[in-house]
Amino acid sequence: MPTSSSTAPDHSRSWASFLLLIRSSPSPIPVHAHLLKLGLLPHPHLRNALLHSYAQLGLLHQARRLFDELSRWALPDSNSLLSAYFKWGHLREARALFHAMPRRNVVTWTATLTGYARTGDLESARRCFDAMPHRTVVSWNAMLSGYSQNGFEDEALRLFHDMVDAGFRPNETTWVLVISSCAARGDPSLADSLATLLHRARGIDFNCFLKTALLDMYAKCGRLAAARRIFDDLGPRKNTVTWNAMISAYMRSGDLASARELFDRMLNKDVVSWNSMIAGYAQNGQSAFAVRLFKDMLTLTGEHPKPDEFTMASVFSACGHLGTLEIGNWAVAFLGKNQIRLGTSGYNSLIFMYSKCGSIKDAQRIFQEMERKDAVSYNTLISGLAAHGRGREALELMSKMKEEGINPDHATYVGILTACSHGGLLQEGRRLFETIEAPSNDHYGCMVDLLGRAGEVEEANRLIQTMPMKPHAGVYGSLLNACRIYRRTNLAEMAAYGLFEIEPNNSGNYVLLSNIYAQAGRWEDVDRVRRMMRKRGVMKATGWSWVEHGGEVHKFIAGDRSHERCSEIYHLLANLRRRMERSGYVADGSCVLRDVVEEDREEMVGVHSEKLAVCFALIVSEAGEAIRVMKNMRVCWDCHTAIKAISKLEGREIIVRDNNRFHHFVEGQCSCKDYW
DNA sequence: ATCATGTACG
Repeated sequence: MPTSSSTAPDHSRSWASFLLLIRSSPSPIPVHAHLLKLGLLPHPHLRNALLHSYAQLGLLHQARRLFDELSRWALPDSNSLLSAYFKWGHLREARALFHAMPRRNVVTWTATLTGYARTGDLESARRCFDAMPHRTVVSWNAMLSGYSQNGFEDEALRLFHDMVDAGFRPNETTWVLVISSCAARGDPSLADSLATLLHRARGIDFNCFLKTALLDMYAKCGRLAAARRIFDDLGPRKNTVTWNAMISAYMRSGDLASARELFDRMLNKDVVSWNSMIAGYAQNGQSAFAVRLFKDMLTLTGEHPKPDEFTMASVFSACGHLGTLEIGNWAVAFLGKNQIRLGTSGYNSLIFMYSKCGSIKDAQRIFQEMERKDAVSYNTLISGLAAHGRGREALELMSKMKEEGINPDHATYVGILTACSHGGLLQEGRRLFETIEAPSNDHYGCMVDLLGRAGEVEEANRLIQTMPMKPHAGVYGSLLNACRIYRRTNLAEMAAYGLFEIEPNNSGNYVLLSNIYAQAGRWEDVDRVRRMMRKRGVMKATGWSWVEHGGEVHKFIAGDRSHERCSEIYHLLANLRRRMERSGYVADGSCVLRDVVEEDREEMVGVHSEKLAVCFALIVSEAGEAIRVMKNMRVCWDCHTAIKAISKLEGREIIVRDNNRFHHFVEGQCSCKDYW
């Protein structure tokens, strides 16, 4: 019997100290060896603790060995092994163990229930819950948690009532779960009645968890002021989650400044704090800020906290919106270097990024590589194909989606109708529209766009008349666009006036109508629209184009002379124009209204932002490399013609993304089946 | 037990 060595304590040391040692060790292996040497392994408590450590780490074989040997000396506590089997996804073993167990207590049942709920199998979880011989508050909470975490808020709320009816007193955990279900519902009156119920309950400790859940519920139900009051009342008792909940509340409501203010004041930012900000910027159309903040995260924090899959998903999305493939690829490289594993959402945002950056091939590659695809995966690629004018492939993808048993949803139909519209697939679009059970305003908008682009302007107009709801701006916008294409000036007037009511400050609508008048030579009406804009204080939005090069985004506006390589760009443009004119190109100034103010018209002809961007890209890119230009507005007809000619003259592939579509220019041809 | 991720039309 060892007595003197400090590394080998004697038997007289109480087993409790070994218990502490097991629980505090990062790995159970050395302690295990030690206990074995000392002959202490038969001790049931120590063995159980060891088993638990192995199980927690996912070392299930070791845990199982301990378990099997243990039954020789004592009744095993099989619950921790059971939980571990569930936790690590060994469902078959878990089930077998459950059935083999000679005695099952309430912990056994609750662990099994939780195990099923975690895998999303709520039917099994519920069966288990119903079969339990005894229940505790923890059992009810486990079932509640299963419902609320898997998006079954109604069932959670119903179960809560059942629980109260059965005479169980909700504890703080119960309330937190119910409140978060209510938050997901976003129903303010439900929130109020739940709050009343909570304040009537006796013996509840309004701890930080509970207050934070309440804060989140109020915020998600649109009660931002109430949320902020809880935030302020908590004073120094706020934890990181409280701060994060308030920040994301502001982000959701579009109050970026307030979110930023809290974020800057916050001392212990964790990965969720950063993610909330980055995602918030991306979702509120501030993708450049999202990318900037991601870079700050890497440089300012020394990568503590480390970006995770949530961070990366937002960054990919931001890169997609920005059309910055270089930054996107850098983010992908970062992902690989840091071994960040993406979930389905992360891959979906990659599909989005590649689609939006013009690399539809890469988008398709990611899609194919994914093992678990969901509706969003399909929707994203369908929309990507739609933007690239590949209507047939989009249709095929939707069939595949159905074959895989994934139901098309709202976004699927938006995407597929867009694909038909851009691909000129009138009949298919009509047929698909008929299959939509309850078409939304968005679907009508897409259908009007489809009919309108295909020249069926009357039918589009009639469809609007039959709508069961008040058409939103997109519907009239689509009709107006169709009127521009097919020069239906009178109908355009009607559509535009409908639109001015809904969106009095959207300058694009005025400019569109003004251009339609200009096409018809109705210059007095053009002036009238201009005056209307001035009177209403509507400022014309500027169009710009950008090209990514050398880690920088180079931005151009019409007539821009501020770029450092301006003289080279203009020189090349003049040169190209001469060559283009020799081959029959005639500059078309009629669309110039769209991009510049009247006074500058003469000067601006032919120097639209996209041409400048294309010339810049020609100068800086490698020969044979495809040129990518992004634009925040529609590419005008003159530029479209010019870029076609340039692609032929220079023998270059030029990809232009305007708002939502790609124009792929190769050898004097454009792949887009768009209508002008 | 509470906070953070992805898609869509003019």
